[in-house]
Amino acid sequence: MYCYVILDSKSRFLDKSFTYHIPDKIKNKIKKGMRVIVPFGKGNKNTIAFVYDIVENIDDDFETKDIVEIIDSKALVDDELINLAFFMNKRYLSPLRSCIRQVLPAGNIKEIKEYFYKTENLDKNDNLYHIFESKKSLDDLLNKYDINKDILDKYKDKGLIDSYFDINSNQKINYQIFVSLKENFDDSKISKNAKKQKDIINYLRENKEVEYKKLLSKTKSSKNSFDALVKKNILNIRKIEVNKALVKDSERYDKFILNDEQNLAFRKIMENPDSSYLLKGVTGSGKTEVFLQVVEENLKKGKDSIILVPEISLTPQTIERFQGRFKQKIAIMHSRLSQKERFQQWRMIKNGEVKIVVGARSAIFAPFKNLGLIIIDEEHDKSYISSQDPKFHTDELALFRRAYNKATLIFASATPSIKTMTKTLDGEYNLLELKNRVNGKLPKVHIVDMREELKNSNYSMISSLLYEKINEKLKRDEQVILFLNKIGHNSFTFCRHCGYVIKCEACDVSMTYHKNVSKLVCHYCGRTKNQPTICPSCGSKKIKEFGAGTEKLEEEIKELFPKAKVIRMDSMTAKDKSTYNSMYKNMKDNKVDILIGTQMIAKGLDFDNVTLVGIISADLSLNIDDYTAYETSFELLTQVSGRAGRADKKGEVIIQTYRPDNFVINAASKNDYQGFYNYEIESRKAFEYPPFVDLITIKILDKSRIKCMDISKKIKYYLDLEYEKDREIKIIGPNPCKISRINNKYRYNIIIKLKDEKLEEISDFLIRLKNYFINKSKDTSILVALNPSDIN
DNA sequence: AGCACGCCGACT
DNA sequence: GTCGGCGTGCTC
Repeated sequence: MYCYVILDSKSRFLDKSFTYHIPDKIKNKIKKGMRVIVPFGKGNKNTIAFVYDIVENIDDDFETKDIVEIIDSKALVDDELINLAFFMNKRYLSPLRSCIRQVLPAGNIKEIKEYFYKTENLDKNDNLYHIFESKKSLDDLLNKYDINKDILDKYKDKGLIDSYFDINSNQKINYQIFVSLKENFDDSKISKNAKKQKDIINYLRENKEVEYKKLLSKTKSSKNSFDALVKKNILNIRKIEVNKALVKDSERYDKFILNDEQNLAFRKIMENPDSSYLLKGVTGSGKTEVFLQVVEENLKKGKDSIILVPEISLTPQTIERFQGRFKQKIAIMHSRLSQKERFQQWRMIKNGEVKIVVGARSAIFAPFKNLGLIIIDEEHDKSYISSQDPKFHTDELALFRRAYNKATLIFASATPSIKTMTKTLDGEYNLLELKNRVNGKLPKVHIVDMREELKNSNYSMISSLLYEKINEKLKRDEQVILFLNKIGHNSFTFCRHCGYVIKCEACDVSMTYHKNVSKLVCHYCGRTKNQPTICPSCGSKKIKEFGAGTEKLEEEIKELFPKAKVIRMDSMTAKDKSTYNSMYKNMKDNKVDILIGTQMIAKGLDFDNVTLVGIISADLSLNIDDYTAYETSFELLTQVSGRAGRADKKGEVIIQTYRPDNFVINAASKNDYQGFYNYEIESRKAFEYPPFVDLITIKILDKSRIKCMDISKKIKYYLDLEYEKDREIKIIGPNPCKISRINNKYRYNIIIKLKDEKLEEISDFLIRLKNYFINKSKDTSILVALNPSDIN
């Protein structure tokens, strides 16, 4: 017998399957999903590996080594999730290890320990009773108590003891490593040839303390030279912990009686739970109550539920409702939990201690054994497409798990994505509609032509109508939300004399002025610069900011409405969860009159007292050069508008635009989803974009532009060789990415358009091609994605 | 990533 | 010669 394993190693060169022989004595103990120790490399170093498959025979011609031993006595993950990992590997062309990692419990796989404890079957007179009275880790049992694995297995088989997984409570979280020189170091031992080591020392002399990765890249040196210096006792190393998070209790949330529409949707789902649904409901139509009742039914059947929300920012209020309703423990899964916390949530789910998980896209991997329901709320949201490896689409994984478990799958949105709507019209999902708001009123929408404002000499960001309306609402003590899709003070700084634009030194983008830190900031790499007073190119003093962001808007508003309490919510001000939560609470408690925000506030925030929403510039997202620009804009405008008038007060929306005739803006203002869909689907068809074709993007990144271009051309050459004659496959590029350089790495892309039945054929070829180039050129990154949310 | 191999310049 | 640095290639 042989098994296929993935090594626990970070190197991308080892990101592939290895085959080991299973010695007879562990043959009947080893299972898929367990960790094992294997001899690896020339020194046969003992390495942790994950078994993803077991086979009787292999026909490969390489020699196989024997597995040393099994680490776990039961599988960390079951077949469903292992299969899901391979599904991702194949479909999204993502590195195999990243796919396996995704379905494994979070955190360092080495830190996961198996703990043994007694069951009620263990007799008090058993001579091992005292040992298992309290839980013991496998390590301790083997080393301190001198109990061998055979005894453990025997006891376990008889049901006298059981085990579970945990990680060390003193487990270390993420570290950033800072390096400096020791005070009285002795550099006499450094040979004259060690140029790199001297570079490092000199760099540290100038910069005192430097972050490890930065140090290596700045001095262009390798880990080799660094390690040599550590050995010679020259460097000080300081580690700093990053990130933290928490979970809390919530108030009772009582059950509502469903209205007719809600009830119809609910009944249809319950009639046929083994299928998929699209619940299309206008904002404020009470989708959440339908979810809650479906989950309740699912709980009655003893089944588990996964509820997905687009952003971490939405989890607190969703959790509040589910916890408030069901009065039971609910697991949370999202990216801002620490490794330890994530592991604890994973363990609760795995051990069956919870039946409900609420979370962002990664919660789709919740290791439930009896999954009965998956809900994807705000289904259209881009965050359901992962932009890191594995670059999965949550809807596709949900379909996979739904089919495997014969579960119910519900997509929900006021503005379904083109993809989901098309599948619904094709009959793949059943359509359920909630056409009316619970309180019966949709907001009234006004479109303001900003060109007219300019003609009337109003140069501010606020039109006269918006100004009037804000005043009116403030007088009535109602709340206002202003939406602007751009953070910072200004979009860029440029010279009125020569046209010079301040750009980031490491990226091909202009820098944004942030007044609170009075610096220019690059939103791609985080570098900052002082705002110059004279133009670095021509020396003119006419260098100034241009365009406006949320920070500038906040200033204008404070000037226009000095008495109003204003807060600004964007990725700069609401960086961590606690500030976000306090802003949310202040808004809810009516301590804020005007909320200014970006994308962040478009998603499902419900404030009963908000009666006016102002969209400062509806055009911004329309101009993005991406085939999804119209779809995203329509969603955004509709969602933001939906923030107005959620309770019994009537809401109003003001959309400011320079393009009042634009189709998307008009459709959004009339809440005309169908009109929008019909228009957009035609254009996707005409220009051959998803859902009519699949796009595979290949991004090539390298510090040298020449090398980047060279490798890109070679990849294109091989692709052409294979597919040039195939009329179902189009290969575009290589072209420089729209942002042609980020963090000093040049970026090229190749885009492949293909009919989806060709995907399988091309993906095998692409994986081989990618591996070939990765092994050939170590400093080049090659990133492949299927239908990414951002093709640039 | 970790390790061996082999090339190269600098020093005995 | 010979030693250490450093680039390259391989790992079931």
